[in-house]
Amino acid sequence: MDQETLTQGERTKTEITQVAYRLFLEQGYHGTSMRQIAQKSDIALGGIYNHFESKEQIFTDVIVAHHPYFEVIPALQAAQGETVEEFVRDAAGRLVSNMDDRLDFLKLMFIELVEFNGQHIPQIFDIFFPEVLEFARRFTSDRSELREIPAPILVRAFIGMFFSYFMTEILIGQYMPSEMSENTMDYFIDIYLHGVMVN
Amino acid sequence: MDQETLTQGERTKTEITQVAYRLFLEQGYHGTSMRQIAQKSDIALGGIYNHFESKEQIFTDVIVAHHPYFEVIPALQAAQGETVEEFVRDAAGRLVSNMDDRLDFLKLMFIELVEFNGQHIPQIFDIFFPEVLEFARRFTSDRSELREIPAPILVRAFIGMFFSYFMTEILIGQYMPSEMSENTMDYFIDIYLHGVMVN
DNA sequence: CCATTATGAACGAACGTTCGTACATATGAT
DNA sequence: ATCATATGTACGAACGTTCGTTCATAATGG
Repeated sequence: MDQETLTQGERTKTEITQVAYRLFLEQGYHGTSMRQIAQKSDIALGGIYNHFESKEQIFTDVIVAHHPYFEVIPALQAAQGETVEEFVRDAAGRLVSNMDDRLDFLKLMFIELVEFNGQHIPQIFDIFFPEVLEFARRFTSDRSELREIPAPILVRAFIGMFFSYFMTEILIGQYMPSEMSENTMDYFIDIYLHGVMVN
Repeated sequence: MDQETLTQGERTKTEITQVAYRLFLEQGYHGTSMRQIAQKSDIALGGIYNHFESKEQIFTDVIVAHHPYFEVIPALQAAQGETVEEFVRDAAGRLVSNMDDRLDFLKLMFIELVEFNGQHIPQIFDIFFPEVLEFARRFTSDRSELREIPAPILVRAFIGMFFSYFMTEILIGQYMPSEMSENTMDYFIDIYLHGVMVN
């Protein structure tokens, strides 16, 4: 996988994938043309087809193999902590770091849902689901600290914090005073752990 | 506004808007062609331009004037309850009813973000934001029951429950046993109010 | 030297939009 | 009431452009 050992073709393919990835994020799938991909990759239009069968296969490559769902997995795996509270805070901290990647992560999912109606989701979740289940198992292994809430709900609500955080960040982030966002995630975690009400 | 009093043109325009709305939801904006809209509206291709200046204006009409952000507003306005807990549960109950509409609501926002990079968002939020602020004011007016959490965070986290609920519903709903989703929202609200931890 | 990779012209299909035209309906004058 | 006129609405062929893809051919490199 060293830079030196790659063939010309492999380097070109990587370049195309990365260029396409950025263009898809900016314009969506149908909004991006093969000519744009070719131009930004410094390759002739026809040359792309030496490396990919079709435009859709580029997207599949981007969304399934290349990016960034799976960057989340190491963060889930690395999470640790003595108590549930420590564990949750640690996991959350790892997940919000490199926020840019996470926003892209979310946007890629939106593109998939909007333009392909979730048809790649099974392929992705085959890899993703076991990791989430393992995370859930570790998360909820010491039940004594947790209230009587089904484990899937706990995990969904945990994941939901990030959806809500990033989503509101995308939607209303530009309208909010910037210092507002500083420790929003800390508050979210706190609400998740202890709720909004006194006692 | 009576059915009888509408001109032919008004009826046609409404038909086009509704057809376009459904097609955009299914295929996204760039994935939907004017010919598809024409065909499903039982109108000639050129006839559309008697009612709309362009394809993009149809989308603007759909997303700004026609649908379904604003269906949420009455639910926010109607929310009531003596205690914070009652208020939250009542508001949540009103927001999750007619779930199909809400899923569409969310998907339209995704389409906007993916294919227009949020350029209609200001237009929408000019109407939407004051309603949310008013909701936040009523929500947090009795502070004694609430912990020391900034009001915007409280509202963001509240909204976030629905993002997370619908998002996980869209993404993994098909993989989960259906009885699973029954009272998920109740659990979410409970976590929001009291947290996941004992005590 | 032969497989790999790159080129860009070319293809047919599909795109959003415009156009000339025709029919229906409403308006206004007689 | 009748008829001339204006407006509203529908039609579908056609326009110019862009789309994804293919192909013959050339350059490159291991």
